[in-house]
Amino acid sequence: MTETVGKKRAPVRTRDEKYDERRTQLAESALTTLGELGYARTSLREIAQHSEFSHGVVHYYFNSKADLIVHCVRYYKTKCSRRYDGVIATAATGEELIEGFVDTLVETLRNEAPMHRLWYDLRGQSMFEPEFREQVAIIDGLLEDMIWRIVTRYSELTGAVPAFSPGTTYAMVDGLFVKALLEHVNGTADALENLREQAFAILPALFRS
Amino acid sequence: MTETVGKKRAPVRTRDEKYDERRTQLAESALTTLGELGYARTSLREIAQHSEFSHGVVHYYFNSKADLIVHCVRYYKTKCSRRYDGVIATAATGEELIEGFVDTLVETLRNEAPMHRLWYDLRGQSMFEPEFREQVAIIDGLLEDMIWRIVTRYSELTGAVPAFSPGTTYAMVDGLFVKALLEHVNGTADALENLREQAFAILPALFRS
DNA sequence: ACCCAATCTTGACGATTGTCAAGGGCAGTT
DNA sequence: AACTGCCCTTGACAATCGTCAAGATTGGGT
Repeated sequence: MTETVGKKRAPVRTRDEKYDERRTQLAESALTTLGELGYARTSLREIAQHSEFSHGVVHYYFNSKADLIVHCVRYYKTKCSRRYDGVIATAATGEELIEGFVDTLVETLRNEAPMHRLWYDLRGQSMFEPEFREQVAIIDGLLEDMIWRIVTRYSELTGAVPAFSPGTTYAMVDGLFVKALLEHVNGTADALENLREQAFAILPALFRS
Repeated sequence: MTETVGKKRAPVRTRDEKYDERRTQLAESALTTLGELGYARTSLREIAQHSEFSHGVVHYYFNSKADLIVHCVRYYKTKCSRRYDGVIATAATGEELIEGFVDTLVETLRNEAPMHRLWYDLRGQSMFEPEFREQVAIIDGLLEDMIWRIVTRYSELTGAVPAFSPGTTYAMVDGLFVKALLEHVNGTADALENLREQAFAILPALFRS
């Protein structure tokens, strides 16, 4: 099916590619709706209504509602966790690395709070619904790896030695982020500054001098 | 059962007391059901079925489903956070305090995981449903205070000075607990030992020598 | 023993949901 | 031009839910 190449030279999008494009197109649309209402309170009809398709299409591209949210969150978090790679590659000093990391962290909290609360919603539901657990573990691993790349890069730049395991380090930073997210969603004005301050306060403590 | 002592004297339970008793009786029953299925997937009928009453009673004692879960979680978490008071009062040394704290933390994870995931469920939903936020903030304050009582007590016993603010400290410990809860619910065998190790590793870092 | 208010049961309503199947329209191929 | 497979729409089904109201039941005060 893929070798239509003979006639049309290069069909810009093959069948599967078009299928995947629609999938992520739907996922991106669903992401905003899910991020606004949460998993339980968002219906597939609501998702379709905020897209340019009808509600049957969702089932054509995703096996179930559970499939949809998992795909959405994993899609976003993969993209999100890569956002720090630039900082890691560019930073020439430890301070610069930390600055860039905290900046990105604060900015994603400011601009994409709905996506993050959706992730924590999914992770929370995975504690009740076994169906979610495998994918949640994968996403969690994504984030843990991202944090650890920051930590090891900082170690390379400054010679400081990580004081805790990757899992412990991630858990602490994540706890901080959750707290900031709760405050920010709550309308607390200085949630962003707080996160910045707290991050700067914590990060040095993650290493042995 | 009440054996109305004498004539009036002291009616062992007044109207309101009896009302409150039934309320917490229902709350305790609902707590196990909610802890098993989560907020979204638990119906009031399911809750009533696991109690000795019919589903109408739930609405007689609670204004809404939201009222019910909030009352349940707050009831449990208040009780749970007081569980550390004994350790704080008894501990004669810093090591003893930490030992007792971590022991209690690990035990509650082992024995009451459903209650804890219900709390995180409620906290997560509060990011989508403003109705929950006020009560969630109160419960969060309860826990932050509890952690801070441990920290200040440790400071008194050892002379070590807390390195972070109450909020930051609570956020880090909570992050650790969430991670352990996820692992434990997931069936990871060494989730409990991990929490113990990680807690012992972290706690000293919360103070300046 | 009687009465009244508190307590509890039962049944129903309106609304919503995930899921699926049947069918229409369109593109590319023969 | 006819056909075929893909994409999408529409409509429906079966189940479930929170909420409420009307009525039965109970128990304590008189």
